[in-house]
Amino acid sequence: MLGLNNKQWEACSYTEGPLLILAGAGSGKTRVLVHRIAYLIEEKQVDPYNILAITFTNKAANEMKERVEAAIDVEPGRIWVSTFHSMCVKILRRFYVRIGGDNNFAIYDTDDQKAVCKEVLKTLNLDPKMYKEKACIAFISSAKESCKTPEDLEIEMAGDYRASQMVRVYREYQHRMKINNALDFDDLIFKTLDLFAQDPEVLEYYQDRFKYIMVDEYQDTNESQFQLVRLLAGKWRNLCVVGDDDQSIYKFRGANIYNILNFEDEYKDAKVVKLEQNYRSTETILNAANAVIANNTGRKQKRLWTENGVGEKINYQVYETEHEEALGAVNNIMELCNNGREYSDIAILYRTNAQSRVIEEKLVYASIPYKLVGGTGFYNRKEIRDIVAYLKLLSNPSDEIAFSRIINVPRRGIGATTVTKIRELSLQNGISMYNFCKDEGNRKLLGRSADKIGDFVEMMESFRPYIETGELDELFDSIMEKTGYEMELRAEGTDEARGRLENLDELRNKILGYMEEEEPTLLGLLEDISLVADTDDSADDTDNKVTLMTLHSAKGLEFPVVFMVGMEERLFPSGLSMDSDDPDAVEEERRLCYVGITRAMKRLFLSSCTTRMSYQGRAYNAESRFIEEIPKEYMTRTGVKANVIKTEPFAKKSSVSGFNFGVGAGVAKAMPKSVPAYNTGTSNNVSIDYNVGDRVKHIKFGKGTVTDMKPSADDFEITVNFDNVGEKHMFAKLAKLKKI
DNA sequence: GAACCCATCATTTTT
DNA sequence: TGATGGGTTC
Repeated sequence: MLGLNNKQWEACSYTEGPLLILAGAGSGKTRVLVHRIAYLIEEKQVDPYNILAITFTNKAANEMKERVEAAIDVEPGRIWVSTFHSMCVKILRRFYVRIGGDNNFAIYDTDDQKAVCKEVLKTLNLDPKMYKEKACIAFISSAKESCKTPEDLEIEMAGDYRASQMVRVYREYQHRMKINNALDFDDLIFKTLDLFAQDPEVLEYYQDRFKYIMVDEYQDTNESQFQLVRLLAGKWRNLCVVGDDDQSIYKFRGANIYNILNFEDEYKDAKVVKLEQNYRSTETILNAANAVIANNTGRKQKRLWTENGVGEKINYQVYETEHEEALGAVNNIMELCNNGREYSDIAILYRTNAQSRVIEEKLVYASIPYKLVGGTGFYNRKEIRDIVAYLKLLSNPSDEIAFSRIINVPRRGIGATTVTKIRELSLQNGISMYNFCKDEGNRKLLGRSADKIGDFVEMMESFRPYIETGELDELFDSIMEKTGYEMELRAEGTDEARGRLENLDELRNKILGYMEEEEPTLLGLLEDISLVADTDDSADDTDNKVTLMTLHSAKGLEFPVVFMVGMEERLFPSGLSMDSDDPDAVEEERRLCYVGITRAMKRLFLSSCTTRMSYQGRAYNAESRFIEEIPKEYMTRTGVKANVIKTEPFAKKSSVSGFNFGVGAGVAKAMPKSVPAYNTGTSNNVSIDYNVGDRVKHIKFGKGTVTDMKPSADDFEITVNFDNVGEKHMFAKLAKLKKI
């Protein structure tokens, strides 16, 4: 156990009873967890079988597994190190049947959920304009995260018409999921809770087993996960949770920061250990991060410190446009790399994915290699989803979503009419669509399509032998061939089709990778596909490339050099958070900023621009408040931020040509309600020192006389009669008129 | 069944 | 601005 500091050691060796480890950024949290497990096994003679470690990501789980196995001699797999979700899958695969479930359930991702919602909305005859799938999914998800059944909500939402409709959707959705024999991500947790509630024997079995439980990233747990942990630790109470309330950035996903803030209330005898020594960043970077996060209320007091030395100052630069900002970053990168930095040392972090485009553009132009983290995942591609749907249907004939997806892909002349007919008839008979089709007598009811359906069933059944033998690669090849999927893409011959074929080849590789496991099954493969989001782990760590990602994705990572771009109000913090009634919304953005800053080891570059193009139009945003919150002594600043805040909407195609400084309503809408109230301290508010009758000067129109001024929204609409160009109307904030 | 047009929509997303 | 999906048309 060498190389641990006092606090880390304390956290490792306090094994009995509840323990909260407040692990600041870069404080060696994983190291502590790994050592703790090793300590339990080697010093306390705990059977690895009695240890459970829960993480949020597969990446974290794998890393922990590897590091534990490297540290001590332990039978691989004897310790449960897994994500919440895969843990629940494991439990449900074994015991779901005890509460009337089918252990063979499929796991639905967001896209599948969407498809289910679509059908539900149709069934319930709800206006798709009023009820969007996305909103329904969000409603259902947040219900499950907070452990609410449709029945619970029915009472709660009784007075609210719209909410009641949503509850109907939720109920019907669950009904459909049951028919499809599918569980979504939230169900995995919720149904496990259900299982524990309904079958205390099963709960007791796991309670007995897990004498020592550790939960990583505890600040990200939601209500249902909290309950799950509470139940599992119910018997031995040797529960160690690790987290950092300052890095709680997933509220929108249901994470409840109070789980960590109130841990000591829930467990009165809890010991708290704070890890405040940071091994990652320079003192300058750390001080800046501390200063920013200090503006939040209701946090656990802690202050990170380091022995790493002062380091260089943070570089903050104001650019004119997002293009210049991207170019600026690229130039900085080139200079850094000319001076010995590797591309892979560098990350560019941004608030929204949309910001990546311009940066990519400039990187490409400068021939700087980069990798984009996030974005549309591998398993979201059409061709992958198609083939996976075949696999899913083979594994679970009840999966109507999979059935509907591939019944006519590639085209085999089975149209919408036939599918609808199958759906109706199967529903009447209370069997799944696929099983309905399997019966020759049933098929006769389908008229002309009967034979085609027959061929389809025959083909599907011909795949079965590969499943039984576990030859999943053969299964894949056979599907690609017999369905004609491969042929169709080859015949197409376009670049796009070639790309799709490459992706499918990649899928085949993933299948081969999965087959390395001791007992590969189709069910296991599908589990891997749905639970292990594509981490794009193919060849990255070794690649010498600049990393581009959102601030959210950056959590848990570190880079010698970090760029944080777009440090502007309404972008970061986001406009939505600024306009939110919830005062914590901006605090969450600040935590996100804290996360961003603390990713940097040696150098931190911040930047903003005076104006940037957004989907609303050209935005002129104030400098982010987070910049203000960094004490001047830690930062060098280049460039001056203009003192204008506004958004110019795109001109309407049909609008009359000529000048219009934003078309009334558009501007008013774009003018956030919070802007006037917000004070950056750098006088973003327009100062009007002229009045009707005064002579003023405009940067473009020259000199003129003010003829009218009337308040509008949070601004003034000024009418000026210019000497050269005549009368113009404009907004004071934009026009920047100077009294002469 | 495919090509095209228009309307619509637009933070963050570990599973 | 741009991607996406539904609806229309041939």
